[in-house]
Amino acid sequence: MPPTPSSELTARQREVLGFVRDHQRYHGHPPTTREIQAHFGFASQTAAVDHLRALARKGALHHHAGKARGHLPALAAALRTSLLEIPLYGTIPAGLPTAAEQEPDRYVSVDAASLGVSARARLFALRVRGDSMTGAHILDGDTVFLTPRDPRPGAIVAALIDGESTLKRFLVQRGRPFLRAENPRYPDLLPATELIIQGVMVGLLRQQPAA
Amino acid sequence: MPPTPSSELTARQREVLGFVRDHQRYHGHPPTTREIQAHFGFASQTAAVDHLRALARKGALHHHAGKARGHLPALAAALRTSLLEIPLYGTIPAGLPTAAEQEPDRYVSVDAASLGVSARARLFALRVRGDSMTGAHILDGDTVFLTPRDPRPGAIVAALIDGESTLKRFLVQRGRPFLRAENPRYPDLLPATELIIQGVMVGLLRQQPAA
DNA sequence: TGGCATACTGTTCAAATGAACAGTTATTGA
DNA sequence: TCAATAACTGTTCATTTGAACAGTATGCCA
Repeated sequence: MPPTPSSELTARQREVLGFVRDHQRYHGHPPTTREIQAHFGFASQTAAVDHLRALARKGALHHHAGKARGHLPALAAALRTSLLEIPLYGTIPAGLPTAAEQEPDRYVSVDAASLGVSARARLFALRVRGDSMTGAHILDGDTVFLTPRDPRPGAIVAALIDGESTLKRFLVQRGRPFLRAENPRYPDLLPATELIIQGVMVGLLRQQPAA
Repeated sequence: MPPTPSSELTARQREVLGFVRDHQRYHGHPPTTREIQAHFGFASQTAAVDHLRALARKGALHHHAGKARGHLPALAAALRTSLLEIPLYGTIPAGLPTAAEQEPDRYVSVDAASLGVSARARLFALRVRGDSMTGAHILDGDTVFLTPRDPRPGAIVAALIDGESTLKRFLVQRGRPFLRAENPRYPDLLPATELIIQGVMVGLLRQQPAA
């Protein structure tokens, strides 16, 4: 069941579908039949209606009869439940996960399916600094996604130490939790007082530097 | 300039804004004034209109006068130019970047800013198999994002070899291009006939396996 | 105390929009 | 060669929807 059965569509229908998608993307809502008509220079609005009908019949669009702008791209419909806007906190996310007061630097948009999390997952993102986790293939500059929950041993977590958050592997030895960097040049961190786990890593996004 | 000046909004206005956003997210288009009215149980449609007017005045919404569903969340308006829907091709993307005929497995949604690419960038995604690029911190199961363009030496590229695409580092020695795995267990690849570069890697997305 | 913003009710009107009906022309497959 | 489909033109109508007008009540500020 492909999301867009474009192979079954005619060339003209693909054009119309493309316009509907682009309009949806750019304007935030689908076009009206008359906007489609104007874009393609149809003398009749019915030409647009015919195309929409064909596209809906072939499953490329979802149609809400009688409603204004009722033709939605099937792709957008599939996405609509799953797009996450993940707040990216900067370099000083003190007391982050509970205190929602902290203003995020900006938001990262990723769909839930691609991250393998629920559409209702509450994630936050941190920018990685330093090379302490290169052994786990997490690099300086990477954006890591985390969810606030209790970690299992072996999970990579963001933890609050001395008012600053660091990304480390969470381990337990003889009942005592500690943090380990994935880089032999860094020592293990034994919690002096208490260990505040902000979140468990669920994924990462990297910008590949230009060669 | 925060994307949503929610601090200036009243509690009720935040509620209405939240409904507009949720509706936009879930349905793919903004609600009508009457849908807002119904949701909040207003006896009058004007109550919704008043709220929209206030929200538009405070910059939380963009308003397109006279048009159906003309009230768009300002945040969505900011996002609308930047969300990329990147087709993810499976394990056999033969002849991919030019032939748009190939059906993508599905789409990955990421905003352009987080990937550091233009909003008009045409990207595609591939799933990484194998451990040949672990030296570049690219793991089995990672999703890599690529753009079709000529590579500079040192770039990581998807190249077509024997009808199958592989991810390797593109290098040039004495005027001759070749591909190198980032794993000492793999040999360099010298192109027997010709080297078809499908795309240059611009980023990656990883699902962190549960510990 | 007056003025202003918020948060509404109730009603009416006009524009935006979807949808139907009746055709035409060309292409394709049985 | 008939039937079906695609891709349109031209017209009309009904519904959806935005928008305006005239109010009411409350709280806040100066």
